[in-house]
Amino acid sequence: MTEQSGPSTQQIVEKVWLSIAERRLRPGVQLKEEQMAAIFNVSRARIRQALAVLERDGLVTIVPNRGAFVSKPSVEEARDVFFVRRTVERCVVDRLCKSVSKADLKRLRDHVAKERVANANDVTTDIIKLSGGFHLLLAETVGSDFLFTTMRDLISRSSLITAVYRNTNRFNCGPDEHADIVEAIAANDADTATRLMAHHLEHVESELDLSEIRDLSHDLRAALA
Amino acid sequence: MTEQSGPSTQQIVEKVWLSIAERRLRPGVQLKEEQMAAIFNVSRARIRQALAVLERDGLVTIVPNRGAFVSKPSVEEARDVFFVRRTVERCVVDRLCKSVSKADLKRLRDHVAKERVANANDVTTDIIKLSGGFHLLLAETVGSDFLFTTMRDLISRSSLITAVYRNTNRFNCGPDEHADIVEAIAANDADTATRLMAHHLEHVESELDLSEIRDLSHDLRAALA
DNA sequence: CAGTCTCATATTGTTGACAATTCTGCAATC
DNA sequence: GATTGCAGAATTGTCAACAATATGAGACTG
Repeated sequence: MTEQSGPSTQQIVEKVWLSIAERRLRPGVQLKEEQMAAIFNVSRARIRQALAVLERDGLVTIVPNRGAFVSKPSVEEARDVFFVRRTVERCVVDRLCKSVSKADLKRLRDHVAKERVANANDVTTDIIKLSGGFHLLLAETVGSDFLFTTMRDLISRSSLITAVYRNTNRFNCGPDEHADIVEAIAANDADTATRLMAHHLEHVESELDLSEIRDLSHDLRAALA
Repeated sequence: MTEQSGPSTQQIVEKVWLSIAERRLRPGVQLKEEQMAAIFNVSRARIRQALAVLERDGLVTIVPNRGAFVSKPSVEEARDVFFVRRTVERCVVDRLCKSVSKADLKRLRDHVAKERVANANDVTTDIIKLSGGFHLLLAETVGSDFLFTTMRDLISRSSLITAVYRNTNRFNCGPDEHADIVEAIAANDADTATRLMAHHLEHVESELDLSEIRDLSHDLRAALA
């Protein structure tokens, strides 16, 4: 009842992140500090911190003296993120094949199982969280802090990109492809695992509409501004 | 004379970064907000922002209710950073070989020339800035925002690691190896370029004392604390 | 003498108010 | 009628004071 000190910075970040990933917050929308402070029932300072984190994650763009806006990733940026993901995640999977413990495998399989449940019950929120979480869990399992942080950034940006450019109705990252990757890792088959990962990422990217056409109106406005 | 609003956040970040890279600020030292506010003649709020950025770059560690301290990267973290660098920078160089313009090459060669000057005149500050800057320039030339940001983080951490674990008196990243890499890129020889880059990074890492022994005292103190 | 508890001090975290900047609507002018 | 200039409103940026928390010294006790 007496929520003395509202949600933490991290909680605010996650709520905003989810709102963006669920397309409830559209790119270009301004996130006014006072307004958000009222919504979350916290001071503006904490909102500012949350916005700074969201900017670091690439989800919002902060313009000095103007405010924070939900980012509009360009097609180029979208391709860029997926290019880096192909490189990094291939490296992640390769390293995992060489040093994966039974406990690690159990965690991975449990995660995929959760994904299956979420997909079966069609719980959008869970599907979004878990499909990104799988790739994050892979990076975490490697044990490299830096790789984990990098993947965190990539996944955040991917979520935004997916929200903006998703073409099909289905959500990306079906659990089946994830399961196959896990089993390839379990078999220490680096070759198959990296191939499956590359294929999986191509599949996800192919479900996006990254034709340059969509950007024309945007570019027009940018050119005239 | 009337410095109305002191240095910007970014300027403060750079000064602290350089102080750490030059070993004038040792790992473990606490960066007290009020003290820094007095030094830079700005308010604590701006110092807090700068510290947040430095934490994101991995140079300082913020402990809630305790304060900000210059990070002490562990041997494991150091190896981790160089592992990721090997992967990422190989990718950078490979991509550059496929799409490098004459203007790009000129920028790269100019940069190497500056490095030579700094080395010849033994200007430590410039040597540190430029040697990291070369790798950053490579990433920037690729044209991938994400890759650039990632390299920025990696270089920041590498600077700290070098400051902590450097064994030799010489500074790393001699301009000669950089020049060789540039020429391989100019020749569009991806094979040689990636090989040279890998060799260069191994060389830099080999000049560090990453034997596990050094950590014993550290662990001891940590254990007793 | 060792250990523990308490209190003073120093440092961070937060809040609210104020200053600077930008946007918007309206009116005056060409 | 369109454009420019201006004033008011709204929003962000900054600051200084206050509250919460951790540290360390010193006294007290077993």
